[in-house]
Amino acid sequence: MAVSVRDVAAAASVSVGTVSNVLNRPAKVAPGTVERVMQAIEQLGFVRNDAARQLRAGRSRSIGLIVLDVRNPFFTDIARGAEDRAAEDGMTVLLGNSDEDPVREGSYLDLFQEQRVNGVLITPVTEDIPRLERLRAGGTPVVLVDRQTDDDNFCSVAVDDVEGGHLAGAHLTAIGRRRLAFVGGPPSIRQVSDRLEGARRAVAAAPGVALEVLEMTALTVLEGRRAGEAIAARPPAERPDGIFAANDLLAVGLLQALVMSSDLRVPEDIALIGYDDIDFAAATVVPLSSVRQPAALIGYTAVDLLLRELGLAKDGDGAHERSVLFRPELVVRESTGG
Amino acid sequence: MAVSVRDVAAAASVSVGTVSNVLNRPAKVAPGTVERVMQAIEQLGFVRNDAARQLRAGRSRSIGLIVLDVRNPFFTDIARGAEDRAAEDGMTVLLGNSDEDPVREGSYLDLFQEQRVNGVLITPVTEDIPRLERLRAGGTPVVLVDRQTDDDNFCSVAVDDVEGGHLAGAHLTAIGRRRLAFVGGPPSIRQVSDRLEGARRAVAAAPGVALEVLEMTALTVLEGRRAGEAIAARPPAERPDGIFAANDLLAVGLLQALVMSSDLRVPEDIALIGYDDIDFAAATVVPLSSVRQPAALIGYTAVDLLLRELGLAKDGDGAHERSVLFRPELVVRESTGG
DNA sequence: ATCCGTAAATGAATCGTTTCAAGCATAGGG
DNA sequence: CCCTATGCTTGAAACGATTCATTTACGGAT
Repeated sequence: MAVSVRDVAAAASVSVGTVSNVLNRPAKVAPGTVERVMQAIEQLGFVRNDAARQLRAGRSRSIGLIVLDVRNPFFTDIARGAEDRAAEDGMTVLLGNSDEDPVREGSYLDLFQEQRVNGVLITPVTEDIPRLERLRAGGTPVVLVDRQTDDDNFCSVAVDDVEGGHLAGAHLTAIGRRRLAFVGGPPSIRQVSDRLEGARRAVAAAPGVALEVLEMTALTVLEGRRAGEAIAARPPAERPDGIFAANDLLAVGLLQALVMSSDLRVPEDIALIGYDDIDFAAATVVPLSSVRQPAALIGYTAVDLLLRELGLAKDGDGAHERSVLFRPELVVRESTGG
Repeated sequence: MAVSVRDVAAAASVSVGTVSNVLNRPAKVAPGTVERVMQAIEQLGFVRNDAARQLRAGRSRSIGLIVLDVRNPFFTDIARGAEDRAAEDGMTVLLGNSDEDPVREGSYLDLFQEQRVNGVLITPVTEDIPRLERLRAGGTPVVLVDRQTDDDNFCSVAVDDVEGGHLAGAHLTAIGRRRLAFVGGPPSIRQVSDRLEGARRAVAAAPGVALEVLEMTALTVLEGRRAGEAIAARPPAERPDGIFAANDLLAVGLLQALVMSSDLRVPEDIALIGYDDIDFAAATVVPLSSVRQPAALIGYTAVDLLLRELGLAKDGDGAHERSVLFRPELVVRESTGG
């Protein structure tokens, strides 16, 4: 387990420099020699030591990605897109899961820094930009994912969450709902507050519509179910007739709880709309209306921006966008009347 | 961006050895010195270079995990469990996604080898054990995940898939279904063939029951939908009355397609059962019966086995199990009559 | 016969951390 | 006053791949 270029060199009767050349610039080496070296590599079962490579190079060949929740298909889709783009340039994506916890987020940032990643893609838990600012100042580019920013120092790839929130809110009022509820997560998460802001604007534009806010501790199925149970337990008159969930996971949980309750029908009594349009949204008890975001494309674009920032992109030509903003799209299914 | 221990040493007026000791064995260094060094580190913004560390150590501090599909919640749950256990010993999990493609699987294995991971957890795409054998021979322990093996050389953590298949098959016959269909993926995937085998045994034990096999190209929602459309397109008499899907993703796709078809009801006309019992199974159009596997526990246990194999576990005491086999559990919901 | 250019191969230096044998005080025991 | 034990600190060597300034070899031009 300790076969080094040195051993390969000895076995092929060449110098270590030549072995390295065979590995990295085979064209610069005489065909016969390449052959001999390859044979030695094969025979000895030599495997490059990436640590040594990185040490010499000063940088790794990977990109760090920190998401809020790996269990949310929306984020795994982003990760897939990111991986695809990274692979095009022979890079690897290191996936970190902050679980909406600033401490975990911090330790992934530390880890990535120690690994000397080429850059960090992150959906931050909080507004703790200073930490990221330091990273960037230290020479590691940062791309904010699924999060807009006014800060010119950061690249970002996002979807307009205010517009998305507005789409959802306007849709609920358009189908005649008057007592709306927004079921969200911690407002420290920007996506949550932006979507709420959008919904507020839609409500403000529709006379006689009220908006109540239910603040949950996390954007998960479990929390959604809790919210749903709380709502189902209310006397009918106090229940909302339209619910906008901050993401599909919450919506799925809400749906489970609401459907369980015998005196409640979706969408007749309560219309429900989620956010992200994950694959499963189309397959729920009552197919779920949602606001679609191009997840894989977001990941793909984020890595693309990063590589351009590094000047490494295949077709890198210097100038490039610093921020990309996609637009969300309303997807209507039966949970809001189909 | 080039602050090294050397710079820190200079700033704190100590030797590099002392800086290293402060970092790794602070107890061996005089308190005053620790203080001074820490200050220098803080001031210079020093961050350890992991590549150099690894090079010296000969090994990394990570574990490779290769799963069949990151988009399947079952596997992200496994990953979560694995991460949790790894974190307990200060290790990191590198997540690779083979997408059921032997080529991708191979390149992740290469990557992990170059990174000198401490071990590899893998749910192999094929029966290409030789490749893994070589890895193991090279000193990298391998733990097969969600896959049994007779091979004494490998540790493994699995759930009895034959028993699981039998549970599903027996359940369908028990509720009176006679024309069963098994919707699976490529039979090269062991889980698929084992579950089918279990179903076959259940069918063999029930007189007058037929079992048809639909072989899809992948275990995804999309393929499930394709299968469902094909079945819905048949004349009613030729349709199965009970379907066992090799995993929940397929089942979700099947459900979408079947429900779409107006002359078909689930479970009345066709009962459907999936496998894995992912979170979403309880929230589908018709809540999905499934065979539950303890995903997070599988991941947790796999890393635990690996660490013991390495003799690194916190409470490592030498002897340990080489294989762990969990038992699957039948979860009945409305898609098979509730 | 001499010189030049090109192609191929060489091997010492380098990256940043950890380790470890050796050095240096200082304190305590005899 | 010497000797040893103890506690801290030192600095060179090592890990393995890559780089680059040199060297070597050889065919062709003069």
